[in-house]
Amino acid sequence: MKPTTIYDVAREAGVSIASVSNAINGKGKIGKKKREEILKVMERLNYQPSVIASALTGKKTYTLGLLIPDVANPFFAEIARAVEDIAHSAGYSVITCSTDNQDERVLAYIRLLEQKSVDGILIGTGGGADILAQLAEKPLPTVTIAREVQGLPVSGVATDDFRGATLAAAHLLALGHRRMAVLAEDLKVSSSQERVRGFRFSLFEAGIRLEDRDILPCASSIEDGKRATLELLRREDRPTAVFCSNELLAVGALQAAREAGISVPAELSVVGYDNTLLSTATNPLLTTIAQPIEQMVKLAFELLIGSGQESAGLVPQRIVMQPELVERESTAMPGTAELD
Amino acid sequence: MKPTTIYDVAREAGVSIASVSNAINGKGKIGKKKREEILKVMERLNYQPSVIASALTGKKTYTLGLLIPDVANPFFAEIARAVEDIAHSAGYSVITCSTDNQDERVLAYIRLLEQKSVDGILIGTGGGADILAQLAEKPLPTVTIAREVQGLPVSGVATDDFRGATLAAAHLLALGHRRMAVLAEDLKVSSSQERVRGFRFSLFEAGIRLEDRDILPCASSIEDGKRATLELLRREDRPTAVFCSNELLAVGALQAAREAGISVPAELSVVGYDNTLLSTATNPLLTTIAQPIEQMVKLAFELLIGSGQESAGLVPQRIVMQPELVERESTAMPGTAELD
DNA sequence: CCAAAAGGGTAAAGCGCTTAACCTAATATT
DNA sequence: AATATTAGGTTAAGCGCTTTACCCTTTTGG
Repeated sequence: MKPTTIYDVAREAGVSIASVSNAINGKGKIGKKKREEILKVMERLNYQPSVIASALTGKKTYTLGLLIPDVANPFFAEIARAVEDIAHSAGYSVITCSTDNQDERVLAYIRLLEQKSVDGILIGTGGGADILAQLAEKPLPTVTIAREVQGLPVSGVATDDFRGATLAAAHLLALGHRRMAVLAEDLKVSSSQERVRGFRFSLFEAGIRLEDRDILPCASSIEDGKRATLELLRREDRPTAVFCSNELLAVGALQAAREAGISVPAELSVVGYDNTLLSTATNPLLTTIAQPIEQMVKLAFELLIGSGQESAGLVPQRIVMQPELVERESTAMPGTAELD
Repeated sequence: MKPTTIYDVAREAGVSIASVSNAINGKGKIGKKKREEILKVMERLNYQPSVIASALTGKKTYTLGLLIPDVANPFFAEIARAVEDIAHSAGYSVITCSTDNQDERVLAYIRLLEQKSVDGILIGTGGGADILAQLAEKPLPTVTIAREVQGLPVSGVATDDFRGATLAAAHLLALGHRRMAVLAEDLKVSSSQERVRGFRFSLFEAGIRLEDRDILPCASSIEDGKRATLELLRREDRPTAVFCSNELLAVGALQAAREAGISVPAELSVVGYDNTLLSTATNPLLTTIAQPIEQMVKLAFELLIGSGQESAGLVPQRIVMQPELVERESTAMPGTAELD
């Protein structure tokens, strides 16, 4: 009841296993005619080559690791989907690893991926900077996606988070906002830092000073965004706008406003980040900063798979893409009367 | 620059590779003392056993396949996360496969998983019933999750979808609704069928007949839910409530109502299904039917992993869990004046 | 017409690990 | 004291595949 092996095929076709192997891979010495025959036998026997065995022989496993904070977070779910699609179309499969940005988890997963001899790792997770840095030593191709890792000199693709924040700030500034705050997810993650920096910078250029108390560190959840916003709204000089470093937080902000009886965007503008399906589920629809996920993933994949080949040891490449402002309904001039 | 192998460890420790292997796996003949020594050497050499090689020897690959329609769909993203967590805690990793409910994709992925010799497959996808049915023949442990597959006599865990729909119907009925419609995602999927059946049944028992035209087949997307709802709202005798077989559709319904200037829940009640984070992002918050994802996944995993052992060939087990109604804000008595 | 190069195919050596069979020395049994 | 166990280790045979080195026909060119 064992699955068919290359031996079965060879026997049935009356050739050596070497020929079968050659026929499968289309290389080595093999006549066109014989090849057809073998292929036919394979078909008949419903033969499936074992990736395991072929990997052991020093070839690739055609498996990739994807490290992200959490697949249940819509942004990363979208990334996971994009990665899966492009990987699959190239014959790879991907092992998704949700790290929750926790060092131990990152470490455990990296070990695992090593043991499984994946052909490469896509890093979209935060946390474990020092741990991740070790990856540089390993012979494991690595590419970062949507973030950078301090001290990890590998290729990667990201969007310009500083610029994204700048876009958000400009939009809010143009609407006339002066008192603003930012909800910042996990500040250990570079992308989050950049977002804060960019926002602060833009405000600074406009002559507005963003105080430390206006930057609220949050966990990455709706609940936490709500909590932080509620706190913000309780202030005497409450801000007229909040910039959230991701959409979960933005949804939380919306909820908080609603609970506090403060209307968005009339009394409070909120802009999110990532443009996931969440931004399209809220009411009002979220104004947000979009990242070109598909393209990022595509490029990252190419860097990763390509990096095994000629470019091994080449200078790491960092591609940075441009974010875009998607204007929807959650932003307006401060103090605007509600339209409907 | 090759990674350390079992030979390196054996040489360094002055023992045979068999002993190293025994030391690692804690079985076979090996003295306590020698074992410690070997472990120490492994540590020092930073040795990581190759899962590939050990799998080839007939052991397990410690990899699972997860077939779902789409990881980017919040419900399945949550399932994927739960699966990942429990699998990881048991030493397994999982290859997520988004099939979009398309037969070719299902087929391709199954082939792939076979070639990779996964230890088991978790099926949460729709589509490819006939293709999936073949799985029964294979020596590949399979368990369905959150759905059944016609003609696939394998174990599985699901929630009682019929009952879930019944809960929704009872709620709506109790509120006084008479004219209702349902937005049904892909009717090829058993869970969707059951949901429709259950809803229809409850209405029937209450003396209300659900016409075919009141059951709108939809693709699984916000857009499509919106489209269908818009159509519904254009009718003369438009329904006062919609039951959506998933949350994406429910969000679409909400959007449609808003666009049509119909207020929810005052003029239209909508109930969703799945209780994902979407239901908590909308405004009004979605009344919905919740499935116990964590538990389902846990049980499914146990069935899958356990099924390799003693129970091989045993009668397939089907566990069914109970759904719950989560009452939020999107439902109310028909014709109710808005409260705020 | 013969040597040389091609073309087509095969045997066999691994890849890194597990395990059954086997061996040896120490301990238990009568 | 002689034999039977047992504990602790080792050897070697694979697992299913790739690939190198080698061999045997055909062509081909001079």
